[in-house]
Amino acid sequence: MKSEPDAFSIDHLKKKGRAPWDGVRNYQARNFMRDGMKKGDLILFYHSSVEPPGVAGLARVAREAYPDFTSWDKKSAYYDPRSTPEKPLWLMVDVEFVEKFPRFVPLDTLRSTPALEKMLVIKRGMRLSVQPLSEQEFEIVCGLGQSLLVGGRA
DNA sequence: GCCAACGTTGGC
DNA sequence: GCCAACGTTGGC
Repeated sequence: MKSEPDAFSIDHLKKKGRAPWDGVRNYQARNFMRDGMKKGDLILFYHSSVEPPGVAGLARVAREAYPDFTSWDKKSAYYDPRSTPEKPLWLMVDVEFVEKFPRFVPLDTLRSTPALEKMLVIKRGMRLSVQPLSEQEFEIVCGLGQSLLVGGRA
């Protein structure tokens, strides 16, 4: 999952412990949250629009997809008049903090790692804020980040 | 249902 | 700040 750290970073999540992933306003990304994310699933937390962009750590699905209440909040930047509490258009999941990687994994590193050549995030023009990846890719990225979950260090 | 215009994303 | 890539909108 991608976030601009100015708005919401892995450190923000660490401080809060758990947070709703609100503001997703793209159908494909919404559908990935709805169909592809189960409680307990691990998530790569990606920092975008910063130098360097890359994977900052791990989160976990704490609550499966449910209506994004910011979509009918007129005061929200994410307000969408087509969405109502009765007929919600947009969804979100709750995520909880797992860890900040001991070593930040820059996009450049993802690109130069042969086993990650099929990973969506390195594809040209890939702007989806929620993307699926394989277990193998996930584990390789965790290794690069020196995740505490890898190699029995936890 | 097509597609041009427009808005947004996000790496650079 | 630029701009390529992509998604959405709306006229026809």
